[in-house]
Amino acid sequence: MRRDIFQAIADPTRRAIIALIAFQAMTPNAIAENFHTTRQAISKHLRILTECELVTQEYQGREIYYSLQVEKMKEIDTWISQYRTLWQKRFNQLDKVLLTMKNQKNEK
Amino acid sequence: MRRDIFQAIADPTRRAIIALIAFQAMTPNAIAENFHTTRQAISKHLRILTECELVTQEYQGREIYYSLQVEKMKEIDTWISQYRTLWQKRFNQLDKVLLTMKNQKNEK
DNA sequence: TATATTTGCAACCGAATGGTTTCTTAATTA
DNA sequence: TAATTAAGAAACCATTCGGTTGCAAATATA
Repeated sequence: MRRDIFQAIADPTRRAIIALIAFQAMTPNAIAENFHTTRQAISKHLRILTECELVTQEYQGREIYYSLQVEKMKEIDTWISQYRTLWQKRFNQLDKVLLTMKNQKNEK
Repeated sequence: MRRDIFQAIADPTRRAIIALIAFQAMTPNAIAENFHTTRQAISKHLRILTECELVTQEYQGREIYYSLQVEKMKEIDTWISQYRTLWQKRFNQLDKVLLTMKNQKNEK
């Protein structure tokens, strides 16, 4: 069962979990309280997130605290950054067009 | 059939298609040549990408040129940027730790 | 006009997905 | 010690997914 980070963030519930534990570690029960699903379903999501190393576990007695591995999110950022230059370039081209139009106006 | 941009980029083949048409528009046939699947499979992927407005079609005779809608990619960038500040903050904290260690060393 | 090419669509198939219920294990707590 | 609580694992189920084959429509070409 290969886990991909892009597949992990594809599910809206998992993205919500990520947002939830981004600032403080939480137990599966505490996380599940925020959703209209069973704790077991959340547990499954957490397993997927753990498998692709997006979250880490910290055992504390019988409780397990899950926290976001922010560093792992960089992988998505790296991927999207390929295209960032593209839309910035497009923006610059638009900018140039506007500038040209402005100059043409001034020349009249 | 609701289409989500995060679900769209979850599939590796679709990410490859995105990379392929990022710089020049291409027809389904031309795109399919780069993969070990049938043209119909690629067509399905293109449909999904079109439905979530990640790609646009341009009809030219009987051919259809698909091109990436780079602007749409910003949505992912916006999402990831929430967490960018988090890992930058973490980096700064590490920076601070290193600085403190350096200072302690100097004080000895 | 007849044939070839490009494409999308529908039907089908096996595998994966997200969810549930039930059960077990381990740690608390009364 | 007995009961409770937190959590994961397994079995199951309906739905979706990614792929295939086969077909129809539209355009281009002989």
